[in-house]
Amino acid sequence: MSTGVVWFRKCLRLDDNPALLELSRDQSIRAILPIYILDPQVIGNSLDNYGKARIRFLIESLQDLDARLKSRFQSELLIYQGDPLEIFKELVGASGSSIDLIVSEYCSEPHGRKLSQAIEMHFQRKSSSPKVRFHKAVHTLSDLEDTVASAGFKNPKSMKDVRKIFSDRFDSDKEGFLKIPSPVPIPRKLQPLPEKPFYQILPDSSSIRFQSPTSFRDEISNRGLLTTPIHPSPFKGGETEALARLKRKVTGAPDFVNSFRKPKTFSTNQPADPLEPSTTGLSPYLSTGCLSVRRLWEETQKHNRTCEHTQPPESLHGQLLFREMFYLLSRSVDHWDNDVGNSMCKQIDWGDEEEKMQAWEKGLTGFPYIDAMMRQLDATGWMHHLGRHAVSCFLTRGQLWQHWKKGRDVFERKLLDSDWALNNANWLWLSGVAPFSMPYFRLYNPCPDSKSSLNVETKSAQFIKFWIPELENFPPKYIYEPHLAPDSLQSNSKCIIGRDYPNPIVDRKTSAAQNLKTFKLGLKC
DNA sequence: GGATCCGTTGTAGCT
DNA sequence: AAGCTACAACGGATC
Repeated sequence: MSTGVVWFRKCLRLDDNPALLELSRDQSIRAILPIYILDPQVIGNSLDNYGKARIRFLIESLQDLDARLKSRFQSELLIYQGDPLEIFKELVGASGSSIDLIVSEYCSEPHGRKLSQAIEMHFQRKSSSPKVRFHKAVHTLSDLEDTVASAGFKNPKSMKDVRKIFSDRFDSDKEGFLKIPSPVPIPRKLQPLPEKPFYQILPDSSSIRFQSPTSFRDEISNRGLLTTPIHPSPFKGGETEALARLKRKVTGAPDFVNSFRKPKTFSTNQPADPLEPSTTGLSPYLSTGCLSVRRLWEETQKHNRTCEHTQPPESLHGQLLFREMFYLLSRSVDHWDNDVGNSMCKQIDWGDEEEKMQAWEKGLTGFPYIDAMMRQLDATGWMHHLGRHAVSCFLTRGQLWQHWKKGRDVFERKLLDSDWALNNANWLWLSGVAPFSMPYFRLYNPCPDSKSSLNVETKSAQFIKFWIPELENFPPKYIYEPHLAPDSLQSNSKCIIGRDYPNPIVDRKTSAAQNLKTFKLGLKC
């Protein structure tokens, strides 16, 4: 009996999944193994590359995919832990050569590309081996390999450059619409699992394991990694939730989409619920592949076609074009995640102070604005984009002078929408070491609004108090710089600065001036 | 080849 | 209270 394997890598979904669709339509394939692999090289040896919120999101996503496979197709998701190549070798062996085809998606990360290549190479050798097919990029708007290889491609550094790269792909009749491959539908039916459960292999080597999503979840839970979050997360993992959010925030919200301007969604426009993002909140679903970026592009485009709308870079499409730009760079620039060997990264002699890193990560810098957002990140795995700008500027060239890679690692571990290409790009940008248009003297003020904050409860004061309950009774006037409040006010507010909440870790004005000077000097060397 | 322009989203201070 | 202006002053692209 002819069996096919569909390996879900960066697409934890049924919608717009060309590999899955192709397999389902292949008449010669009688049984299908839908698998997901937990690769220690990605997740760490005991999932330690993932923060708790991120682990929870992943588990929910896997359980949802499993549930969808069960309810629609009487199939299910099989989870393996270990090196993917070893797992495929074992699977093919155990199947008695009944596996004819392995399909999956292209991955642009160095590790993913190396893996794809190793698997292709391995199964090329024997004629009895299964065919291996990696579908073209479905995680981006364009095919990265094609775009990077196209004539005249140059590393894009601005939105203008991106437009140039795609200049031949814009709709001629309607200016400004990038033509992208249409998303493909969910398969109507799917071949069942093979009758013989050979896939439940447990080879002698303990480095490979098979599990169902439920037993995986139970194991993580038993290890204490699946605790109930302090605050209910607005994000539940999985395609079901992704499609519901897409409908709520995009498809069913034409005005929101057509008037979307990223800078306007920050601080001034916070929703009443401090846990619900003011943007679409779809990024975690894009990074795990619960949602297709092309589906999002298309839904946005439908609204844009009907009436006046905002334009890139501020519009929703603009945000997706930036994503594309960063993905392209991550593919075309070697050592994208490093300063050494990265042609786009300037070398700066960053400091190395563990206490500063700790204070930043734990939300104990004494800057409530920064601390609130870092605590939000830890508790929920999410932070507004401009908040990310503020805290990363603060950690690097702004105030603390720590290496961008250390901040990058914290984000990578904790963010639900962690994405290797984008996370590195944002840190390169915000720390000022990449040649993006970022005048180096432009700093984000960690105490915005300090002068104009009136004696009323502002939205951002509410936000800070939500995440820093120590400051609950502080008047908004001192909310950004509580150490400036008179002693009597501090004791009245039941929060003595230096005892109940830290004093500022640095003097923001002197450190900013000093860092600006050092940065300028560093650039000259 | 020198001048000029511009860059996803700054800040402070004024009205 | 949103919107203006002055400020800071890089570096790559463009003409």
